[in-house]
Amino acid sequence: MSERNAAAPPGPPQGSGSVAFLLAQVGAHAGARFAERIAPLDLRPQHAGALRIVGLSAGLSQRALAERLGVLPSRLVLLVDELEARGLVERRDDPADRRSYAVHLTERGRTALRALGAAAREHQEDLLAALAGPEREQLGELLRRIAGQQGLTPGVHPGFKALR
Amino acid sequence: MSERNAAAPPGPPQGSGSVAFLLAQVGAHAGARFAERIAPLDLRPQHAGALRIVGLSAGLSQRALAERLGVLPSRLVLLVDELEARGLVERRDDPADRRSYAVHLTERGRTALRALGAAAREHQEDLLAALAGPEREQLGELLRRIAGQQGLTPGVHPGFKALR
DNA sequence: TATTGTTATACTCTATAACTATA
DNA sequence: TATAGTTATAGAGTATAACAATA
Repeated sequence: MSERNAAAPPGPPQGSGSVAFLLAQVGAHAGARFAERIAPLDLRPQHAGALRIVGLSAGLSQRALAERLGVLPSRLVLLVDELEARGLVERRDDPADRRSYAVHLTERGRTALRALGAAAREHQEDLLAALAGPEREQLGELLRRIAGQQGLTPGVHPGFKALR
Repeated sequence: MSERNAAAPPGPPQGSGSVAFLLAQVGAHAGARFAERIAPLDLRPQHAGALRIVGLSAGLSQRALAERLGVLPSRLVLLVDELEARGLVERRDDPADRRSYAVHLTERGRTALRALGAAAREHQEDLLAALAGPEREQLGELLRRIAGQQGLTPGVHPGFKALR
């Protein structure tokens, strides 16, 4: 089946055959498979992102966390609620400002973070099974160039806000 | 800032630095930017996908369309409703089976499809601005290999079902 | 009895904005 | 007056299942 519109002018392939479409397609697949992979841990990708930031920068306020993750403060409250309910993070009082909390990992949170790291490695191994080692590095290099030029923040998944 | 979990065993980078994460991140960005790009046409990516299939295979039933697009029949009804309200497709009676409709492009639908093709080309040009021509082909080749090995259907965006 | 298209319903996720307590 | 956190509400999108017409 041809992917090309009959009336299309010359140029790169369009529609389903275009590199841009492939990126969106494979990227969405990667995200969905990762979500499935960590579902047994009772976590979703947003939780994983929040846990990772808390692990890297212990004691951030919720507002700072929300900014780093690119989510609304009201959304972050729920995320932290869910992580706290699972015993993975704790809110500690900030003695310097009684309005704000400092979010820290618990011991179980550190364990969960290690499990997430293992899941991420397995996920990548499965996702890139078609590529040899040097090809994976090459792909990473091309993607990093795109991400940089497009102004994407390292480590921040943009979510799906504008798709609706 | 290190991306690596301190306790992680040797292997590929994880978390925000991994190729799998980059794929999900750049892919989501690509999808969001395409959605913005076609918003002035009063269309969303799902509409574009449906229009493309109808353009390639005129006269499909709604059920066949839903299967090709990987959406539920009840969802497809709304999509076709919206496309029909914009005058881009029409439901024609199927003389062979009075239960089903044959979905066809209108003249305005063909015009919209051409506009979508132009938008897709501009989108790709912007998205891949960091890469030279041969690098774009290389990226496409790597992505096609992944898509094929992962069993993705060409031209079908998997959506975001499993991310919730 | 099965199938096409449709509608009704409920559920999830997100966004907006209002509210409190502190600063 | 502004800010951190929270809560309430409403909106959009999706899925489930029930339904009417036809096969």
